[in-house]
Amino acid sequence: MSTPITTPELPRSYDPAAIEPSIRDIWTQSDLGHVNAPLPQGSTPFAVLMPPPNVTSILHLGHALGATLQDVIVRHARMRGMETLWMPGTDHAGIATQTAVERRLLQDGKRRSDYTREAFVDIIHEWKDEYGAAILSQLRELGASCDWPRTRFTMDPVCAAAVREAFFQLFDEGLIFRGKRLVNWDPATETALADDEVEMEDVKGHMYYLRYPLSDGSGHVTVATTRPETMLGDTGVAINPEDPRAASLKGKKIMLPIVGREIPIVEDEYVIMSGQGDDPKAAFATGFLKVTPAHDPNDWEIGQRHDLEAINVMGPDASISDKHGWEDISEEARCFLGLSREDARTAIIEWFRKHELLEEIRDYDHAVGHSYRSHVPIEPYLSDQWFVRVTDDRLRGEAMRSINPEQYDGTPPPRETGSREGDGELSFSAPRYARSFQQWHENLRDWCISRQLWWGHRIPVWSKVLKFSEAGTPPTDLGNGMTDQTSWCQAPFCDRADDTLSIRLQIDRENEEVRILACVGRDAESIESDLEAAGFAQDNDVLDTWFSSALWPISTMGWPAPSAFPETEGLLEAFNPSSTLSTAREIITLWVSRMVMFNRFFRDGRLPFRDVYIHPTIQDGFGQKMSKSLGNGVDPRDIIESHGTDALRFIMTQLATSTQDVRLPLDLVCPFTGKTFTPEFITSSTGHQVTAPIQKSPDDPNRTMVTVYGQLSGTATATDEEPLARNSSSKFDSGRSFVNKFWNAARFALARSESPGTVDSLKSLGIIDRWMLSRIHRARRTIDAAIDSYQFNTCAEAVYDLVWRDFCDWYLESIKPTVADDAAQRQVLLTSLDVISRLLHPICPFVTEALWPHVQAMGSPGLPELGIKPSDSVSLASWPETDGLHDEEAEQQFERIKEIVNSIRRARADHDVPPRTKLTMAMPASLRSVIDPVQPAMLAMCTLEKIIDLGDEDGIQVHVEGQIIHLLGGDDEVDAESERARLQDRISELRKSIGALKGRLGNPGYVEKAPAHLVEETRKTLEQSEADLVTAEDSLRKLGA
RNA sequence: GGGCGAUUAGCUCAGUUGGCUAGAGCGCUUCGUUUACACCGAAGAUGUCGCUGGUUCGAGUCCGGCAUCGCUCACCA
Repeated sequence: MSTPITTPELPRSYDPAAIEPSIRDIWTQSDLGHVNAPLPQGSTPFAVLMPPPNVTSILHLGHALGATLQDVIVRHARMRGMETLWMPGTDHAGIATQTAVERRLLQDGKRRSDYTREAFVDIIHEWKDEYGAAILSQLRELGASCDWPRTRFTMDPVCAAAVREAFFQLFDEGLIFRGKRLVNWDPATETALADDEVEMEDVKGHMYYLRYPLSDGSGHVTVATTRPETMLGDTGVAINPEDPRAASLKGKKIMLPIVGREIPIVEDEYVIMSGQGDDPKAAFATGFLKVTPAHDPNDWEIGQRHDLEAINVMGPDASISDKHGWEDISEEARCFLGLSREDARTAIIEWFRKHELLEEIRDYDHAVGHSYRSHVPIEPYLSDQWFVRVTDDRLRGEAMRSINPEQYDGTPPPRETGSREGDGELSFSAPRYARSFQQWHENLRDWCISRQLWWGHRIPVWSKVLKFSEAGTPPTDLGNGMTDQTSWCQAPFCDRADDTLSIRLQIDRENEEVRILACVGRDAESIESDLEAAGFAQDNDVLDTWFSSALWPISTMGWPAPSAFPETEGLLEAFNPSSTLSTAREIITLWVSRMVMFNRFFRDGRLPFRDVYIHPTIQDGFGQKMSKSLGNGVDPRDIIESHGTDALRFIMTQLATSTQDVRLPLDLVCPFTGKTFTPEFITSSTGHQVTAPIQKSPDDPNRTMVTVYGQLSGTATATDEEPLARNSSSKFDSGRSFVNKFWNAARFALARSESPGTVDSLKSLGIIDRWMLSRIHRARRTIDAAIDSYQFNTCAEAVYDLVWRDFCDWYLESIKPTVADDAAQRQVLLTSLDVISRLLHPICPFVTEALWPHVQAMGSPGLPELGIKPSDSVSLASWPETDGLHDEEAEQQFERIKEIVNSIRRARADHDVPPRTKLTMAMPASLRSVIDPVQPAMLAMCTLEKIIDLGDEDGIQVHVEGQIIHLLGGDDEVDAESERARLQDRISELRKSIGALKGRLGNPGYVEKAPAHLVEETRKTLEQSEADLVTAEDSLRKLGA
């Protein structure tokens, strides 16, 4: 038969750049990933929930990892025949995007206040369009098989409807409230932040000791503080009741310096006594604590307990101000007005020093909350904000009860009545993350959801403030704050409440005012205009991004009204809950928790997903987290360009272990020469290791280039003369090699599998073919188990070993001499290639898709006992059913063959037999029975002339299974000296191991307690070793030792 | 300070209910380009599995202690 040596249309090496675009087109044309809903009867739904990336900036390798793993899961599920939904989308990321846009505007010297709200939002929209498109295109390049027609953005109408409905329901249920609270305030962006948007940073500061005179002139007390500027708002001084000085100070008052405010001394157990207890603060404490309820959360609590006034002495920008609640300002204090908090601190200290009231200043290191966006210190700030009462059992309790009981520490708070769908069905991989989830909920506080931003979902509440004289005086038992009792109030709308209007009142007794809060549901524009006509105004604030993110699992599927968005009909029923959420660690609290609470609340206890897989964090070469803001993020497209997408995906899969984060040392690609080199690094102003903004070409120091960090940090701009250097990393080399290896194996297999025969029974096949098929079966099982348990590295390893070790190294080498004349073997070869392509596809979709038509064109692959359905695209091909391929006997036989081949190769190398010298192998009958059925393979793999029965020949001795094989026909005499040395080494090695084995078997504990099969195995090994020892000793004797 | 994780070959990392005479990739040494692939093949070297006690017939794996590194929560007296 005249098989061509190579297939001409396939080039000698895999060129991803030339092939990938057309493969993407194939998937686009076939609408791969698009699911039609409602699902047909009898189908099995499977969904992965994609965390929508922020439109702040393009994706980096951390996202590429997440996307790759999700796509592996999704492609695997799809091939297994499930109706598989993976919906793509992006998140508007309120504060993050707004800050990014403001930063860009600032480069042109413009500020937010230079624009109207509408104009500014338009600018952000442009940014969103640009980056949103870039992100989606990155995902496509990665090969993500999403349901593209269903792409969503968190501010799409369907998502806005969900936000509106969710807010309305929560408001109506009393789970959303408005109140004056101390919140985390970011004075740079002038917005409130949630607790988890605050990052603690260590600060080298000072402890200031201030003397506060007693009003009666009988002396002073000394308070310790790190924030002297807040003293303007002090309304008390606290002392521990146990403090011996407390008694004599009872009832006394302080005359607050500068301000001239007379403030009480109160007793509170919260106060640490100087030098006592375990608290490290005790070493710095004086026993007297200045209490500033409006500027410190702990002081706020003390203030509540002792009925102290909260006097806010700052404006929203954290400068000293008497316009936000400070009414008793003195002449002395006026000179501090308008100072920033930093300047005010200096000025106050100077005042105390001048008046000899400054006792001491000591160095003090402590952690201070900073905004995770603007990175300025957070100001605890008293303001009116909106909150979700997540501490309510209907939210927090449901989240806690959803945890898989095996992963819960203790028992969750009980439900009042019985159990419910969703209870205990949420599992984390790795399980330890369930603990973080649990602990987060145990310490939960109400969630501040209002943001003083322009970019986001606006709060759907209209309000109007009325004096008691207009509205009526509220019954005294209603107290201060929010109430749903509206009957006493004579304001318009108070008697109106229906499916789209919910009224709450916020009572302010001090000012004798009531704020009427009217929450409007969706599709009720007429009510909105009625309200506005009556003088109500919509709240200016927008919602925390995570409010809409929390609804992502259901809003994208059309909740609450799929009929209003017909393309979403049937999705909720089929895909809520979804199967898996794959996300990063830091998102567990910000997002996972809130999705669970909301999904369960709005969907009768149903979970948003059942499994949460936490993937590793990608770090740079210095162990720093890869991030957009740090500027060390690598665009996956750089790697796609340097190594190909499959190589990137393969390495990402291989890196995903359950414990380790991933370090990726980076290289640069010189734009002039294409050469990869290690860049120079510098320490940035934030103390991080980053690439120097400008790098020299490794070949020509006169030519320079700009790095991504240079570009992002604004310190360098790429030009034609000084172009941008793309990133790369040698970490991906082995992935590229792997893909190329498979490509060439396929080329070879295709060239050898013309006119494949029909196989009637697997038993009619030879050992080599049966072995290959059994290995395929094993790999398939390993891959399935690995993906099902999110052990992606195991999956990658199984695929690698199957392709490279089993298929290339052994199978292809073994069949070379026979395949041309064996039609059945050609069928096995072709079918193996078909099945391996399927198994490899989820990880390496491009190369497998590129080869697929060539495989199918060779005939119709197939074997008895093997379930594979034909398909035009491997992405839609069935996942192989391989159970019938399992062949224990063939595997064992082939293992023996491999061992014999290895021994012969080793012996040839040891004896320096030239690689092309063909030897004659003389072997005993017992081994011939193993080798004879595969003689052609044996001759080829060991470069042998022929195989004969063992006689009295001399020659190179090979010891296998306690037997001797002789290799004849080497040109040179065997070097007796080195042969002796080799044998002696071998003998001492064997003696050592025999000693160990005998010791083990001589131990009664082992023989009695260890599993029988292990003891049996040990005995066999011992027997074998002893036989090997005898052979080796014999040989040594013959050499005449 | 609380919690979690890591420490295995020169480097990056596997090693899932204890059975290991501890693996992979890269790198290194030697040899090999007529015959799929040099993004290749063959052969080889390299480890007191952080330290220290304990449980066990048996510990890289389980338990206690210590050391170093990382993450996270708390902490503006």
